[in-house]
Amino acid sequence: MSRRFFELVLAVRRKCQGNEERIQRELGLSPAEFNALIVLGEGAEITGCQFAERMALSLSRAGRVLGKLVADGYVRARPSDKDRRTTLASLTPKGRRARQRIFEHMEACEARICGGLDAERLAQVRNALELLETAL
Amino acid sequence: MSRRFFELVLAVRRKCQGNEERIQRELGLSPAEFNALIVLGEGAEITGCQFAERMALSLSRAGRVLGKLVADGYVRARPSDKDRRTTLASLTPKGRRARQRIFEHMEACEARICGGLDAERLAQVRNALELLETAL
DNA sequence: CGTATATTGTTGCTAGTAGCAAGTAATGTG
DNA sequence: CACATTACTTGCTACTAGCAACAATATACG
Repeated sequence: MSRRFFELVLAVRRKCQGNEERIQRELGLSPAEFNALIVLGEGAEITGCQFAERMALSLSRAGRVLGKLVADGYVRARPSDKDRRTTLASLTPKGRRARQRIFEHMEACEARICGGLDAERLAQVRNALELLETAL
Repeated sequence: MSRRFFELVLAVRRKCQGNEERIQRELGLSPAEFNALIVLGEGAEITGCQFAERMALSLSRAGRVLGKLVADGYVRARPSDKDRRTTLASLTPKGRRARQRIFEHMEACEARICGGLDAERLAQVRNALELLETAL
Protein backbone atom coordinates (compact mmCIF):
# COMPACT_ATOMS: atom_id res chain seq x y z
CA MET A 1 0.00 0.00 0.00
CA SER A 2 2.73 2.44 0.91
CA ARG A 3 4.14 1.95 -2.56
CA ARG A 4 0.77 2.86 -3.99
CA PHE A 5 0.80 5.94 -1.80
CA PHE A 6 4.22 6.87 -3.15
CA GLU A 7 3.01 6.54 -6.73
CA LEU A 8 -0.02 8.59 -5.83
CA VAL A 9 2.05 11.46 -4.52
CA LEU A 10 4.03 11.49 -7.74
CA ALA A 11 0.88 11.39 -9.83
CA VAL A 12 -0.60 14.31 -7.94
CA ARG A 13 2.61 16.25 -8.45
CA ARG A 14 2.49 15.59 -12.18
CA LYS A 15 -1.08 16.86 -12.32
CA CYS A 16 -0.68 19.95 -10.15
CA GLN A 17 2.91 21.04 -10.66
CA GLY A 18 2.13 23.61 -13.32
CA ASN A 19 -0.71 25.17 -11.41
CA GLU A 20 1.35 25.28 -8.25
CA GLU A 21 4.35 26.92 -9.85
CA ARG A 22 2.13 29.55 -11.43
CA ILE A 23 0.70 30.57 -8.07
CA GLN A 24 4.12 30.55 -6.45
CA ARG A 25 5.39 32.93 -9.10
CA GLU A 26 2.28 35.07 -8.81
CA LEU A 27 2.76 35.44 -5.05
CA GLY A 28 6.54 35.48 -5.12
CA LEU A 29 6.75 32.41 -2.91
CA SER A 30 9.28 29.61 -2.94
CA PRO A 31 7.89 26.06 -2.67
CA ALA A 32 8.75 25.89 1.02
CA GLU A 33 7.00 29.17 1.72
CA PHE A 34 3.99 27.96 -0.22
CA ASN A 35 3.75 24.92 2.04
CA ALA A 36 4.38 27.03 5.11
CA LEU A 37 1.36 29.21 4.46
CA ILE A 38 -0.81 26.11 4.50
CA VAL A 39 0.73 24.81 7.70
CA LEU A 40 0.46 28.15 9.48
CA GLY A 41 -3.21 27.99 10.44
CA GLU A 42 -5.76 30.71 9.87
CA GLY A 43 -5.31 32.85 12.93
CA ALA A 44 -3.66 30.98 15.77
CA GLU A 45 -0.09 31.76 16.76
CA ILE A 46 2.48 29.02 16.53
CA THR A 47 6.02 28.66 17.88
CA GLY A 48 9.04 27.90 15.77
CA CYS A 49 9.28 24.40 17.18
CA GLN A 50 5.67 23.61 16.43
CA PHE A 51 6.09 24.95 12.94
CA ALA A 52 9.20 22.84 12.35
CA GLU A 53 7.41 19.78 13.59
CA ARG A 54 4.33 20.31 11.41
CA MET A 55 6.48 20.99 8.36
CA ALA A 56 8.64 17.95 9.12
CA LEU A 57 11.72 20.18 8.95
CA SER A 58 14.76 20.80 11.09
CA LEU A 59 14.46 23.76 13.40
CA SER A 60 17.14 25.70 11.56
CA ARG A 61 15.51 25.30 8.19
CA ALA A 62 12.10 26.12 9.64
CA GLY A 63 13.46 29.30 11.19
CA ARG A 64 14.83 30.46 7.87
CA VAL A 65 11.58 29.79 6.05
CA LEU A 66 9.69 31.74 8.69
CA GLY A 67 12.23 34.54 8.51
CA LYS A 68 11.75 34.86 4.78
CA LEU A 69 7.96 34.95 5.19
CA VAL A 70 8.27 37.68 7.82
CA ALA A 71 10.59 39.67 5.55
CA ASP A 72 8.04 39.37 2.74
CA GLY A 73 5.15 40.47 4.94
CA TYR A 74 3.20 37.21 4.96
CA VAL A 75 3.89 36.43 8.59
CA ARG A 76 4.09 38.46 11.78
CA ALA A 77 6.38 37.23 14.56
CA ARG A 78 6.65 38.41 18.14
CA PRO A 79 8.45 37.08 21.21
CA SER A 80 6.31 35.20 23.66
CA ASP A 81 5.58 36.79 27.04
CA LYS A 82 5.65 33.55 28.94
CA ASP A 83 8.84 32.19 27.45
CA ARG A 84 11.11 34.78 25.92
CA ARG A 85 13.07 32.17 23.99
CA THR A 86 10.13 31.41 21.75
CA THR A 87 8.74 33.50 18.93
CA LEU A 88 5.07 33.31 18.07
CA ALA A 89 4.23 33.47 14.39
CA SER A 90 0.89 34.13 12.72
CA LEU A 91 -0.34 35.15 9.29
CA THR A 92 -0.75 38.80 8.39
CA PRO A 93 -3.77 39.84 6.30
CA LYS A 94 -1.54 39.52 3.25
CA GLY A 95 -0.63 36.03 4.40
CA ARG A 96 -4.26 35.07 4.84
CA ARG A 97 -5.12 36.29 1.38
CA ALA A 98 -2.26 34.27 -0.10
CA ARG A 99 -3.39 31.23 1.85
CA GLN A 100 -6.89 31.64 0.45
CA ARG A 101 -5.40 31.79 -3.01
CA ILE A 102 -3.53 28.57 -2.37
CA PHE A 103 -6.67 26.75 -1.29
CA GLU A 104 -8.37 27.84 -4.49
CA HIS A 105 -5.49 26.22 -6.33
CA MET A 106 -5.92 23.06 -4.31
CA GLU A 107 -9.57 22.86 -5.20
CA ALA A 108 -8.70 23.23 -8.84
CA CYS A 109 -6.25 20.38 -8.45
CA GLU A 110 -8.82 18.27 -6.72
CA ALA A 111 -11.27 18.83 -9.53
CA ARG A 112 -8.66 17.74 -12.02
CA ILE A 113 -7.68 14.69 -10.03
CA CYS A 114 -11.15 13.53 -9.07
CA GLY A 115 -12.86 14.43 -12.31
CA GLY A 116 -12.86 10.79 -13.34
CA LEU A 117 -14.56 9.55 -10.19
CA ASP A 118 -18.31 9.25 -9.74
CA ALA A 119 -19.97 10.51 -6.57
CA GLU A 120 -19.91 7.19 -4.78
CA ARG A 121 -16.23 6.52 -5.40
CA LEU A 122 -15.38 10.07 -4.46
CA ALA A 123 -17.14 9.60 -1.13
CA GLN A 124 -15.16 6.40 -0.58
CA VAL A 125 -11.91 8.24 -1.21
CA ARG A 126 -12.81 11.10 1.11
CA ASN A 127 -13.77 8.65 3.80
CA ALA A 128 -10.52 6.74 3.43
CA LEU A 129 -8.37 9.85 3.69
CA GLU A 130 -10.23 10.76 6.85
CA LEU A 131 -9.55 7.30 8.23
CA LEU A 132 -5.86 7.58 7.47
CA GLU A 133 -5.70 11.01 9.03
CA THR A 134 -7.17 9.82 12.30
CA ALA A 135 -4.92 6.77 12.29
CA LEU A 136 -1.91 9.08 12.27
CA MET B 1 -10.00 16.91 0.25
CA SER B 2 -6.77 17.99 -1.39
CA ARG B 3 -5.91 19.83 1.79
CA ARG B 4 -6.42 16.63 3.68
CA PHE B 5 -4.15 14.90 1.21
CA PHE B 6 -1.50 17.57 1.80
CA GLU B 7 -1.69 17.06 5.56
CA LEU B 8 -1.49 13.34 5.00
CA VAL B 9 1.72 13.61 3.02
CA LEU B 10 3.28 15.66 5.81
CA ALA B 11 2.10 13.20 8.44
CA VAL B 12 3.60 10.30 6.54
CA ARG B 13 6.86 12.20 6.23
CA ARG B 14 6.92 12.81 9.98
CA LYS B 15 6.39 9.13 10.63
CA CYS B 16 8.85 7.75 8.11
CA GLN B 17 11.55 10.38 7.83
CA GLY B 18 13.91 8.75 10.30
CA ASN B 19 13.61 5.33 8.79
CA GLU B 20 14.08 6.71 5.31
CA GLU B 21 17.19 8.68 6.16
CA ARG B 22 18.71 5.67 7.84
CA ILE B 23 18.33 3.58 4.70
CA GLN B 24 19.61 6.37 2.49
CA ARG B 25 22.73 6.60 4.58
CA GLU B 26 23.11 2.84 4.65
CA LEU B 27 22.97 2.67 0.85
CA GLY B 28 24.78 5.95 0.21
CA LEU B 29 21.78 7.35 -1.66
CA SER B 30 20.50 10.89 -1.80
CA PRO B 31 16.74 11.39 -1.42
CA ALA B 32 16.30 11.82 -5.17
CA GLU B 33 18.21 8.62 -5.88
CA PHE B 34 16.14 6.82 -3.30
CA ASN B 35 12.98 7.83 -5.14
CA ALA B 36 14.54 7.02 -8.47
CA LEU B 37 15.17 3.41 -7.51
CA ILE B 38 11.47 3.03 -6.83
CA VAL B 39 10.47 4.62 -10.09
CA LEU B 40 12.93 2.58 -12.13
CA GLY B 41 10.92 -0.62 -12.38
CA GLU B 42 12.20 -4.10 -11.66
CA GLY B 43 13.73 -5.08 -14.95
CA ALA B 44 12.34 -3.06 -17.82
CA GLU B 45 14.47 -0.45 -19.54
CA ILE B 46 13.32 3.14 -19.48
CA THR B 47 14.37 6.22 -21.44
CA GLY B 48 15.49 9.45 -19.85
CA CYS B 49 12.30 11.20 -20.90
CA GLN B 50 10.10 8.50 -19.40
CA PHE B 51 12.09 8.63 -16.21
CA ALA B 52 11.79 12.42 -15.98
CA GLU B 53 8.06 12.21 -16.56
CA ARG B 54 7.54 9.53 -13.90
CA MET B 55 9.68 11.39 -11.39
CA ALA B 56 7.87 14.65 -12.23
CA LEU B 57 11.26 16.28 -12.85
CA SER B 58 12.78 18.38 -15.58
CA LEU B 59 14.81 16.42 -18.08
CA SER B 60 18.04 18.05 -17.00
CA ARG B 61 17.58 17.18 -13.36
CA ALA B 62 16.46 13.67 -14.23
CA GLY B 63 19.54 13.14 -16.34
CA ARG B 64 21.81 14.14 -13.49
CA VAL B 65 20.07 11.84 -11.04
CA LEU B 66 20.41 8.96 -13.47
CA GLY B 67 24.06 9.84 -14.06
CA LYS B 68 24.79 9.67 -10.36
CA LEU B 69 23.06 6.31 -10.06
CA VAL B 70 25.09 4.97 -12.97
CA ALA B 71 28.29 6.27 -11.40
CA ASP B 72 27.39 4.51 -8.17
CA GLY B 73 26.62 1.23 -9.87
CA TYR B 74 22.89 1.11 -9.19
CA VAL B 75 21.84 1.66 -12.78
CA ARG B 76 23.13 0.51 -16.17
CA ALA B 77 22.62 2.79 -19.16
CA ARG B 78 23.13 2.04 -22.83
CA PRO B 79 22.24 3.90 -26.00
CA SER B 80 19.18 2.66 -27.80
CA ASP B 81 19.66 0.86 -31.11
CA LYS B 82 16.54 2.27 -32.69
CA ASP B 83 17.12 5.86 -31.67
CA ARG B 84 20.67 6.73 -30.83
CA ARG B 85 19.66 9.93 -29.06
CA THR B 86 17.99 8.06 -26.25
CA THR B 87 19.66 6.16 -23.45
CA LEU B 88 17.95 3.16 -21.93
CA ALA B 89 18.39 2.74 -18.19
CA SER B 90 17.73 -0.27 -16.02
CA LEU B 91 18.68 -1.46 -12.55
CA THR B 92 21.82 -3.48 -11.99
CA PRO B 93 21.71 -6.37 -9.50
CA LYS B 94 23.02 -3.93 -6.90
CA GLY B 95 20.19 -1.58 -7.80
CA ARG B 96 17.61 -4.33 -7.47
CA ARG B 97 18.90 -5.29 -4.06
CA ALA B 98 18.72 -1.66 -2.92
CA ARG B 99 15.21 -1.39 -4.29
CA GLN B 100 14.21 -4.46 -2.35
CA ARG B 101 15.64 -2.87 0.76
CA ILE B 102 13.58 0.25 0.14
CA PHE B 103 10.38 -1.72 -0.15
CA GLU B 104 11.11 -3.35 3.17
CA HIS B 105 11.37 0.12 4.62
CA MET B 106 8.07 1.07 3.04
CA GLU B 107 6.36 -1.93 4.59
CA ALA B 108 7.72 -0.94 7.98
CA CYS B 109 6.32 2.54 7.45
CA GLU B 110 3.00 1.13 6.42
CA ALA B 111 2.84 -0.96 9.56
CA ARG B 112 3.57 2.11 11.63
CA ILE B 113 1.00 4.22 9.83
CA CYS B 114 -1.77 1.66 9.64
CA GLY B 115 -1.23 0.07 13.01
CA GLY B 116 -4.21 1.96 14.41
CA LEU B 117 -6.63 0.73 11.77
CA ASP B 118 -8.72 -2.42 12.04
CA ALA B 119 -8.96 -4.83 9.12
CA GLU B 120 -12.13 -3.36 7.71
CA ARG B 121 -10.91 0.23 7.72
CA LEU B 122 -7.59 -0.85 6.27
CA ALA B 123 -9.42 -2.51 3.39
CA GLN B 124 -11.36 0.70 2.81
CA VAL B 125 -8.17 2.69 2.66
CA ARG B 126 -6.51 0.29 0.24
CA ASN B 127 -9.57 0.36 -1.94
CA ALA B 128 -9.66 4.15 -1.96
CA LEU B 129 -6.01 4.46 -2.94
CA GLU B 130 -6.64 2.09 -5.79
CA LEU B 131 -9.59 4.20 -6.90
CA LEU B 132 -7.50 7.35 -6.85
CA GLU B 133 -4.72 5.66 -8.79
CA THR B 134 -7.03 4.60 -11.58
CA ALA B 135 -8.64 8.06 -11.65
CA LEU B 136 -5.23 9.55 -12.41
C1' DC C 1 20.19 30.50 45.82
C1' DG C 2 23.21 28.63 42.26
C1' DT C 3 24.79 25.36 39.09
C1' DA C 4 23.74 21.72 35.72
C1' DT C 5 20.70 20.55 32.09
C1' DA C 6 17.28 21.19 28.66
C1' DT C 7 14.73 23.98 25.36
C1' DT C 8 14.33 27.47 21.74
C1' DG C 9 16.20 29.61 18.31
C1' DT C 10 20.20 31.66 15.17
C1' DT C 11 24.21 31.44 12.09
C1' DG C 12 27.85 29.44 9.12
C1' DC C 13 28.67 25.71 6.36
C1' DT C 14 28.03 22.09 3.08
C1' DA C 15 25.50 18.98 0.19
C1' DG C 16 21.57 18.05 -2.44
C1' DT C 17 17.46 19.66 -5.31
C1' DA C 18 15.61 21.82 -9.34
C1' DG C 19 14.43 24.68 -13.27
C1' DC C 20 16.14 27.65 -17.17
C1' DA C 21 18.74 28.68 -21.15
C1' DA C 22 21.91 27.41 -24.51
C1' DG C 23 24.10 23.93 -26.99
C1' DT C 24 24.70 19.14 -29.43
C1' DA C 25 23.40 15.10 -31.82
C1' DA C 26 20.05 12.17 -33.94
C1' DT C 27 15.55 11.84 -35.97
C1' DG C 28 11.46 13.10 -38.52
C1' DT C 29 9.13 16.18 -42.13
C1' DG C 30 8.19 18.76 -46.22
C1' DC D 1 18.38 18.85 -48.57
C1' DA D 2 16.65 22.43 -45.30
C1' DC D 3 13.98 22.79 -41.15
C1' DA D 4 11.78 21.47 -37.10
C1' DT D 5 11.52 18.28 -33.34
C1' DT D 6 13.18 15.21 -29.89
C1' DA D 7 16.42 13.57 -26.49
C1' DC D 8 19.56 14.70 -24.09
C1' DT D 9 23.93 17.60 -21.78
C1' DT D 10 26.12 21.43 -19.50
C1' DG D 11 26.61 25.85 -17.06
C1' DC D 12 24.25 28.69 -14.11
C1' DT D 13 21.45 30.18 -10.38
C1' DA D 14 18.21 29.79 -6.65
C1' DC D 15 16.13 27.02 -3.25
C1' DT D 16 16.13 23.07 0.14
C1' DA D 17 17.89 20.93 4.17
C1' DG D 18 20.56 18.98 7.85
C1' DC D 19 24.66 19.51 11.02
C1' DA D 20 27.49 21.73 14.29
C1' DA D 21 28.41 25.51 17.12
C1' DC D 22 26.63 29.24 19.60
C1' DA D 23 23.47 32.36 22.54
C1' DA D 24 19.67 33.11 25.51
C1' DT D 25 16.15 31.64 28.39
C1' DA D 26 13.87 28.23 31.33
C1' DT D 27 13.74 24.29 34.43
C1' DA D 28 15.43 20.84 37.79
C1' DC D 29 17.83 19.86 41.70
C1' DG D 30 21.16 19.80 45.47
